[in-house]
Amino acid sequence: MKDSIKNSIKSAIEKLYPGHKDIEFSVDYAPENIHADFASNAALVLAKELGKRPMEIAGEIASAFRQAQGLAMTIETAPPGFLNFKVEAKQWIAELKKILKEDKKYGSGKIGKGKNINLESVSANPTGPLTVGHGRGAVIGLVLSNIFKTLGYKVVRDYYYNDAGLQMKKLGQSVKLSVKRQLKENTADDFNQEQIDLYMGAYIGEIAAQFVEQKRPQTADDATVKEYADFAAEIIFGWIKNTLNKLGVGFDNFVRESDQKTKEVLEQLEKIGIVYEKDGAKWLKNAGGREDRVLVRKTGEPTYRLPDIAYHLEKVKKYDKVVTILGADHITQFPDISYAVEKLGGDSGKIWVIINQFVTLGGGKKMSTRKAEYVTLDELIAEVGADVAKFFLAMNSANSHMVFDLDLAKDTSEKNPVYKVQYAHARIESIKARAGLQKGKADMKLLQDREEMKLIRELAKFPEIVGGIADTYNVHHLPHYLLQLAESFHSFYEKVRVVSDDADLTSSRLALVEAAQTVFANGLRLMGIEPMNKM
RNA sequence: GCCCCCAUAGUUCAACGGACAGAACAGUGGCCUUCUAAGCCGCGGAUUGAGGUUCGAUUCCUCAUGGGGGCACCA
Repeated sequence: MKDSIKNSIKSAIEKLYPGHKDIEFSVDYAPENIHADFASNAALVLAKELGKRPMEIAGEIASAFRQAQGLAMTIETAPPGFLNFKVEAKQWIAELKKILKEDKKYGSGKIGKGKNINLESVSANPTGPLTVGHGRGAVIGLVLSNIFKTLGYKVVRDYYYNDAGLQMKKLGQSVKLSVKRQLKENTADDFNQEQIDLYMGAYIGEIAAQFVEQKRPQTADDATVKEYADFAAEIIFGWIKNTLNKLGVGFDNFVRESDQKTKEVLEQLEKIGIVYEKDGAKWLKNAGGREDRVLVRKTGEPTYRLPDIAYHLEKVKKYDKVVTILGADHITQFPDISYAVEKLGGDSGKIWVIINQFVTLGGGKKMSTRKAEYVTLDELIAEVGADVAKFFLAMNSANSHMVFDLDLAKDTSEKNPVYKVQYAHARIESIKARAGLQKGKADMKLLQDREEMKLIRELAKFPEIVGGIADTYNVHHLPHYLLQLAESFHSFYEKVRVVSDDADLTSSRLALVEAAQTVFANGLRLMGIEPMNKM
């Protein structure tokens, strides 16, 4: 509906001021206190260009509008130069009918048809259990994936991990040390400087115990660090997949860093002359004021950058869109990767990086897998359930910090926002049951109440919310919208009785709340949450 | 020292440069003989500070203050 208004304004501008037909302006929902449905700032932005008074322009556009036929809406001007539109009831009724007709498909679309999109998220190395911080990325990825799918895109989900680097070595060393302790060997020599940075979580002990149980080593030196690392990684990956499973987050590919075609990419980079050698290492010659970075260490092993460049280059060639969801600690690496991809002939414009800021623990402590200061995603799910966890983790804008307090989450889980949404869905189910076999003639024209129209207007926003998230990647708009809709519904529920003696009116209102139920269900499913019929 | 995020109500979070800044939780006062009170209707309570751009700034720019993250031949 917004779009049709926008187009109408556009054609009015084209007629009145042909030189400015490409001007950018907005059409938005009018604030509550304004007696209108939509508002536009078109006259205000034109005023600057034309050097005329905004109200004058607004008046001209308004009268052009009134002359046009068949636009089921009225238009008014308001100082300092807003154009306010009031859409006729029949337009809203038409939208309501559309919801009922499209049902489960309401909110879906075809703009992604024929396009494929790669979505990388989580990508945690198998060095420890997933934390609530990883959960944030997982949920953002889940919702985005669902939204792109509903808009017709083919979505491929990747989990990219480092299977051979220094972190894995540390994992192996950590387990070995723990095994040593369990075998009561002398570990005094292990506490040198290098080892201080090992993983310290209790889970290391569990893995070591399993190792001792299964492999029965005489001494800890019976296995190599790599063997310890591989053993641990396999167990940890099992945990990770299990945790993701609980959230309903699945992946199409688990991509290994060591599988990337680093040799070819390095050769190409050298060929175009943006690699040089210094101190026995190979460096990427960066641009744009950024520091040069090491691609290949003097030991001959590549740093993470080289495989990551190769990985993204391949994705950019294969997909129409490449979305990478990363934690804030990876924030610096991306400009380098984009730069290299571009230099190698890849379209780095296809890459969209979502940096989700850190989750902080209640007491101001940050989450750290290495220092074993974290709340695991499993703990969160165990405490509040997967649905609440998902809603919770999706509610904040990705680039704002999130303070997480598990105790608070437990406390508030019973009055969690998600229940407000679920409750609305369940209440409608109950209304339907109550109405039973009552059969009247549903005539939407009977829906003239202020509250009824308000609810329809709120429902009609849904497709725009979904489409908007695909454009802006602002996943948090979805839970906020559902919450707002739930408020509108509950308010409606208190004021308007659906099931009454008037059979026709009952049927009409029943259709309205069924439409609302559809939007709740579609919205919740996009978040990976199954709607509840009973609470 | 340099770079990137962030700063909104007691707390946790919203708000394409738009018209009186919205919720939730906490506090407080009401509402169950009628479709589920996990709800509804009230009340109190906020844009860190100083400049600037603009018809209009929570939003953009500069500076200050305060948090977080980075600045590795770790990922």
